[in-house]
Amino acid sequence: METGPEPGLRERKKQRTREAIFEAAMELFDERGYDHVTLAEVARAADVAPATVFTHYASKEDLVYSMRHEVNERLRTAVNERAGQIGVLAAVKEWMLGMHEYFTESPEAVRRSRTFSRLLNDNPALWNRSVGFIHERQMLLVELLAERYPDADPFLLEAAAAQVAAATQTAVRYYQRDLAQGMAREEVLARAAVRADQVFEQLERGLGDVF
Amino acid sequence: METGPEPGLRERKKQRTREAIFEAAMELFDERGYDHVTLAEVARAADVAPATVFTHYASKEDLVYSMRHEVNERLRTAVNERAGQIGVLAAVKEWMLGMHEYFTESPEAVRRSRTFSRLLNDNPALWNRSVGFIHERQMLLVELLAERYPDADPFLLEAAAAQVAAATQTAVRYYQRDLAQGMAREEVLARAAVRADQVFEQLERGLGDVF
DNA sequence: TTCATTATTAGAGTGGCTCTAATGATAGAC
DNA sequence: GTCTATCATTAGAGCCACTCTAATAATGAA
Repeated sequence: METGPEPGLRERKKQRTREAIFEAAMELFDERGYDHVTLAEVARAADVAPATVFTHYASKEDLVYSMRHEVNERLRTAVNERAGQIGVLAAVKEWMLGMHEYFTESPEAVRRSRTFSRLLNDNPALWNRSVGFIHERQMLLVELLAERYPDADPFLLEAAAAQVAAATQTAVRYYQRDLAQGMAREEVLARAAVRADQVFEQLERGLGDVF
Repeated sequence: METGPEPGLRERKKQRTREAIFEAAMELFDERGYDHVTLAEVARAADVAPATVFTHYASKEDLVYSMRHEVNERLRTAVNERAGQIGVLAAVKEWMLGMHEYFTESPEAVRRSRTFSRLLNDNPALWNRSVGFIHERQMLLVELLAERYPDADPFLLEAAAAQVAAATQTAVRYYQRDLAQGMAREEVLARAAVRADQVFEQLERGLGDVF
């Protein structure tokens, strides 16, 4: 996104360390499962001290979910870029489909995404942690909605954000399940598009018609 | 609810132990804050071995959130009892208001609920854990909706459940904030009723009109 | 070269949680 | 009342995520 003034050697080394830890962790998690890998092992594989892991990642889970920061930033950008053109809901939908593409845009990306998805699908406890992170996205949505609709009732705005976050998360989970099962990229994206249409129509029109 | 055939002495003692642990924990948490109480201290205060705590509660958090099992059971009952009379959404709304009353039905209940609410409001990390438990309620809602609407698309049904769970959780959070601040019971319930109307209308009619 | 900054490190410690093998109280059969 | 099976509870050892503190060493700026 933003290309600051050439990061120095120190910063580049730091980034390399961070990535080395991430790569080592994902490989080990993929091989033996999240629960059967200790942080000490990750550190050893990445050739750093155990304490160093915590200077880059707040926790073991954070290692798995580290990409969520970028994902959320992209949500913010997607909504702001389209301000004045389309509604927030439509922008969120675009962002979601864009992320699905992004996660499969190269063979390398596909590999990583499959690993990530398989990790979550194999480990319910780990998946449950992801629910906790929905809250971060929900708060971001509150912020984005509040900017666009400053006169809305704060409670209803927060409730709306919660619904959008929950619904998109459900769609993402189905997407990840398809991905984890090894479905072809085109198929995965096609299904995701259909579900996106369905779930955003549900969000816009409400549950009253059906339930 | 269900009064089985007189629990024996052993079962009664077990219950007493369980409650002693809970009471001790809540008192210590209230006094010094969740983070500044160790499980060993809880065990000591309850006069049991540390390991015993884990035979009754799966984790330290579970100690705080233990009532959710009963809350969820009441949701199931509320929906099933009104089957054929009102829709699932309306039943969920009734349940929510009923729970608000239940949590303030006696001075003792009010005291406990305030402690609980204050605990969550004072500790963001602890509050965030509650988000993880939404998922349990969501799965229960999926089950309840699926019974009532067996022909619905599973994905849309799950998305709907996610929205309902998220929206009610938001309402509950506002309720707890009021409670934690020491607002009078009548006022708390009145506000909760207004918000319940608002949020369920939003769920039924969708976000399209406003956002 | 000199000095401040800071990423990394070792090492010691805290505390949640698990596991195993006892212990002791209760329940039911006789 | 006695015997036996069940099971809640226990001590104790141990694992591991995570924290803190005080060094170390590499980088960046003067």
